[in-house]
Amino acid sequence: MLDLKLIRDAEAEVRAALARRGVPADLDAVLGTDQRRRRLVTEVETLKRQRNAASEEIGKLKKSGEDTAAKQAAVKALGGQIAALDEELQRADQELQALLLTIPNLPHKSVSDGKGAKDNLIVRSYGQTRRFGFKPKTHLELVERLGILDFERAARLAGAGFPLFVGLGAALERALIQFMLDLHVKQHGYTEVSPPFVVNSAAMTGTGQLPKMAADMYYLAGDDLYLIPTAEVPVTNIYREEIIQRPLPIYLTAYSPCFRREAGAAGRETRGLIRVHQFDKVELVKFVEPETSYAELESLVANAEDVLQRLGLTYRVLALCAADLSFAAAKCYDIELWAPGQEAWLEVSSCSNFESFQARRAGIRYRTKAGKVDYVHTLNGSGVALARLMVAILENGQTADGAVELPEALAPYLGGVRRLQPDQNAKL
RNA sequence: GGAAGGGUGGCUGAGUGGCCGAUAGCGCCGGUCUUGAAAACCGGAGCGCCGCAAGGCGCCGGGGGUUCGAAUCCCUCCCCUUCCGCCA
Repeated sequence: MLDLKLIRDAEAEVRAALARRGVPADLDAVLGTDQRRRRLVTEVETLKRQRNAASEEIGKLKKSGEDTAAKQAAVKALGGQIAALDEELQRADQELQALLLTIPNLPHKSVSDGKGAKDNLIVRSYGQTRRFGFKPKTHLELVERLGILDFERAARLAGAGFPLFVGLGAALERALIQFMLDLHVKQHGYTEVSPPFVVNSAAMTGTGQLPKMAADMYYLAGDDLYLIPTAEVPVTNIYREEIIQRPLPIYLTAYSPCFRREAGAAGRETRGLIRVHQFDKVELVKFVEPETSYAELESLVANAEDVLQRLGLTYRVLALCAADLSFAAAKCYDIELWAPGQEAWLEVSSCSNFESFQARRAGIRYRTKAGKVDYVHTLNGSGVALARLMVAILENGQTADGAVELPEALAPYLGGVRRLQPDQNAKL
């Protein structure tokens, strides 16, 4: 949510910044409703002031035993007016709030212009795109021969898009999670949390998934709860409606499964692990002081990159252009892994600075050194997402005979297993 | 799911219809003292909104009601604790 005062005081700048996103935002409605609301506030508060003064007087008169019936009747009439105005004010408040919730964040000045994903800038690359002496297989072909993933039986359970890992496939999934959590906790200074995987609508609104993304989320109607699309939601909302007392910055990391309906995405990349309804992810979340948030974004990206470097994978980092930024982000870097079987770059991390956008929605504040209360800046990034990470590991590590050499860094987490062999995995 | 008790400022905890935004203690900030710190003493300090300002309005889990007036009374929802039931 944008600062309403900023919209009022710097309307032209706000309009210009929003225009860079290339989507319309109804500032006129915001400003009009705001004006109406403020007029009502002034009006109703004048009346309330009168009522308070009169009530106090009645109290005093009663104490000295005087008759106050006439005065009471007059104040009661005032009360009626106040109630009517209050109702109108409440409506204006709700309207204004609803409007503000639909306005996206402003792109940071360092974010480039552009019309879409094609205009994102490659800011750096790591590793070489490996050349094979044979035609590299896709992860679909590999998992089939390795027997580490059972799509057919998985569909029986929940339909397409819900993977069922088997044997070393499941172990590899678990090893990756633990490897990443350990790295972030022991090397990067994050505190591990394990949050609820369902949240209420207030939490979803706080981080910006609601109201816009409602159709993309799994909703539990019986309990009015949502399955989380990312651990960002529960972890960021840990401090919802708080003035944080601990010193900033606060770094949290969490593993969680992520649930996404991917409404409207059917038919696109629906085979295999590239786009699924449920995947595992280790998430990084930061709560920081505003002055430091852009430096914190750089180190957040570095933390995510460290995962990939230690796994010996080839990746590139993109700085998203203004038009490709997600709703809540002011700046965002995507990290993409090279998948030789797909011959494609796969997004495995999205690291964003939301500035005070989420904090304002969620009411997450801190006390400045001067003792003032202000909104924190929140950041988060995947560190990293697993289904696609596994695709890259499989496709990059494959050998001519259909085996897969696993990254050395995972060996301690896999009981020393260094290689997946065709037709040797546990069977269902 | 059932029963009982409870949700007050960063924390603990008073307050049961009229200067209560709220007593007190701890913690916090500033000062005195000290080489420095601690202790002691003095002082300060909640959050939001409207307003150029003076000032005002609102907030005691959320919402609604009664009343001239509600932290205090009533209704409702949510949450926490304990006991019972069920159960990984």
